[in-house]
Amino acid sequence: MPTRTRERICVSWHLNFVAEINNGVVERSFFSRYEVEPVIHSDNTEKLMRELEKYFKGKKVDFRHVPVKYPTHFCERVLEIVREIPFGKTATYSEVAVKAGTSPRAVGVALKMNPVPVIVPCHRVVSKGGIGGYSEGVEIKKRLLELEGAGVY
DNA sequence: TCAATCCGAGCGG
DNA sequence: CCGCTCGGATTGA
Repeated sequence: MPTRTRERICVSWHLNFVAEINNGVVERSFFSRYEVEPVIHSDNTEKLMRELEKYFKGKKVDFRHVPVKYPTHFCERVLEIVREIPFGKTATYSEVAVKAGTSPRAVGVALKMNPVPVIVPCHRVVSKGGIGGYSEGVEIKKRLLELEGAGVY
């Protein structure tokens, strides 16, 4: 494998899900109306793409083994907790806050900075009185929860 | 220092 | 039951 690899994955769903991988670390993911051609150089990336295809078909998939980039140390603390929320389950911002030893508001800040939605399942964090926000748009959040069979009030 | 955040509790209608 | 306010932790400018 070259010392520096830039890879890319694209999985079609309601929108296309695109993930960018640098040196084996998923650094960014997002939803896009446009389809892009995957660029795959490693077995791990190939495997991740197959897992994402499974996921978007509604199958239970665990992404905890996937190396991802965290923006700050605080975000890492929060997002590591979020990664432990199982497929199909949800947690509230305040529950995550207690585990991270911080406030619900700060959890929202950390989640907004999550560079890798879906792989770090920040859509599973909902507000106490409703669904809460989502950087990719609340509609996407609803669809993801629906896909996982999570009951959203 | 300060505004901006994917919140939540408390209070007054 | 609604809307408003405020405490609160964190980030980036």
